[in-house]
Amino acid sequence: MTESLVEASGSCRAPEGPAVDSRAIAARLAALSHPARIEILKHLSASNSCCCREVVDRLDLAQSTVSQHLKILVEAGLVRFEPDRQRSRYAVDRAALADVSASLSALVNSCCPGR
Amino acid sequence: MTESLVEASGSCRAPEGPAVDSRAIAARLAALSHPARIEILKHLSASNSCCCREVVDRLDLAQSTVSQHLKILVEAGLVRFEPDRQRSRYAVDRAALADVSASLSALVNSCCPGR
DNA sequence: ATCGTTTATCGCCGATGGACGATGACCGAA
DNA sequence: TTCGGTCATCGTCCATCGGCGATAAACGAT
Repeated sequence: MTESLVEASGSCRAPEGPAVDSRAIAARLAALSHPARIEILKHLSASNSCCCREVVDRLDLAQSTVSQHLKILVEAGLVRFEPDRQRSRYAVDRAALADVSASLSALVNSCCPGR
Repeated sequence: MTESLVEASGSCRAPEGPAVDSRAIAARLAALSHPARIEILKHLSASNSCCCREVVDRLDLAQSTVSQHLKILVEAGLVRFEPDRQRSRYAVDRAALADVSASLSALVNSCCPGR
């Protein structure tokens, strides 16, 4: 859980071998496979504030729960974290998000080789 | 778990409202968020046989475990099932898979509105 | 009818996930 | 300093996941 995402990014292998790296993809999709975290991503991307409290207000989950979800998103590399005074600023890492989407697209395409 | 996927498919809402339907996306991504299931998808798409046994041979997991994963993929709508004699034919539903990918892309795009 | 193969399902169990409240740290304001 | 607000972490609880072996059903072949 500590070194999950630092490997597969630009590995353009031939369709042989480990190809898409199932574990890396699965790990990042797991971070996205919870409704609350999807909601959090949407709120983060729609707002500029992005502190934990604001997300708590909109989501009616306990503060500790939201903090936990944010931590998961940060550890997955999808959200960046920056301490700001007593706040915590969270911001969507759009590049990382795009990368996950691209990875999934690559997987789907590898499942539809000829056509 | 029985009625998870029959709702969100072509809902092209405006960027207001429930937009992307977090629950539906999360549910389908959850089906993809396991290395074994990614592997299974790749094997299914690369082969024509697609019976449970064949997957078991390549994956060194118990037959019951593979059957369970296949069930999850079928229930998520990503794999189609067709009983054939005493076999079970499994095939990737490429359209559904593409749809998931598109949904994720839509989510990512909704996180990058202006640029 | 009997055997072998394939498959789905059923417990069972350990591990993980997700939720919460409580707590303590940190910081700004009064 | 003291108070109020924000946040991360800890511990607990319960549900679900993921793995397995065992079993039974279905079917082809002998």
